Amino acid sequence: MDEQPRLMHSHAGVGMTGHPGLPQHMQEGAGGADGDGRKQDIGDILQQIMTITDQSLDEAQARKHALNCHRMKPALFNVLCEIKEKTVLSIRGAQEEEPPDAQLMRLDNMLLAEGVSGPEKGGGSAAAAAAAAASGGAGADNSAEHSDYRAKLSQIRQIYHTELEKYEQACNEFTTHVMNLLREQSRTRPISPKEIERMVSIIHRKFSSIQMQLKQSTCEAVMILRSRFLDARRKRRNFNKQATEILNEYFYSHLSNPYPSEEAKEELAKKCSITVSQVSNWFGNKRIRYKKNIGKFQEEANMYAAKTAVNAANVSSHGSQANSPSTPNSAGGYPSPCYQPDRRIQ
DNA sequence: TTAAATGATTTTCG
DNA sequence: CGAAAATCATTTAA
Repeated sequence: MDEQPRLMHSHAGVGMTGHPGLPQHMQEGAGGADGDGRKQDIGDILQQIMTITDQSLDEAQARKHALNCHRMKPALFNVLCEIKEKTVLSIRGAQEEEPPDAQLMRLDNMLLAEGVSGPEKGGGSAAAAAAAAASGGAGADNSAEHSDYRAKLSQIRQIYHTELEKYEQACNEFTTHVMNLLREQSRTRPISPKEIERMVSIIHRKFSSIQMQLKQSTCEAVMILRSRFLDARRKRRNFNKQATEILNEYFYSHLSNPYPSEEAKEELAKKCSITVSQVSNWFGNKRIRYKKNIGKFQEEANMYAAKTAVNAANVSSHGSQANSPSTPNSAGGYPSPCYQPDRRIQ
């Protein structure tokens, strides 16, 4: 047991001054005391240890092999393994449990919803689909923005995927490397498969925490993109003249009950090249604003009433009677269908 | 530059 | 949930 300090010493000596210093050291330390033979032994052993560093890898390998072939090896190794098994079992309890990690799930869900991690291309997010629908007919105006948005999004997606793949690959490489190493070592060192498994899971955890950072920053990027582009919905554009005409026509011709059914909304949306929810918005705004100041809308009401009347006349009589339809607009003295302000809108 | 108009969003209510 | 009401943010007309 008393070799220990000397071993340390010699190691330190080796580290600093190299082999040449060793013999003197030995002699000095083992100077003038009891069993000379024993000291000699120790000296030999140390000598051997020191020379190992000079040996080639082949020699080391051979030595290892020799060790492996030692007749006591299997028995000792089994004992070691047994002991190890017992101690490892006691350690085991603390670890293991793997929480699904709410944060990671949140990030995953968001990436999926944003169409970053989901299936390639296709419709992308629901928002994008809705936007596409909105700009489907006459949407040359905002489709530029959307293509820009989508380009940026796919850029993010591409970066995300390549990075993810890189991580995946690195993780696999590292894992196999470690596993090979452990397997190799398990011949000279008791390593249970469970231990390897644990090591692998540790590695995976590490890598997935790195992946989480990637996901986090991707989410942030998408959020920024959203706030810059999608939130520009708020940067609205007025509906075109034709669309407002159609909407107003419907509104004033159903003034007693200006609540278009779902089907009616869909039809209006199609006619106006806007979405159903935009139709709903429009009617919501119109109803409240009409109710709030009926006087202000009187003229408009008259105008549209006249218009629909004329249209009806046109359709029914097929233009055979009078040629007046060409002047519907001034709307001054047309038989205004006296709007009872408080019909249905409370 | 300002006020009105207007589409969208948020909050409240049945 | 859908509509009313309040509010926001932008566009347009003055």
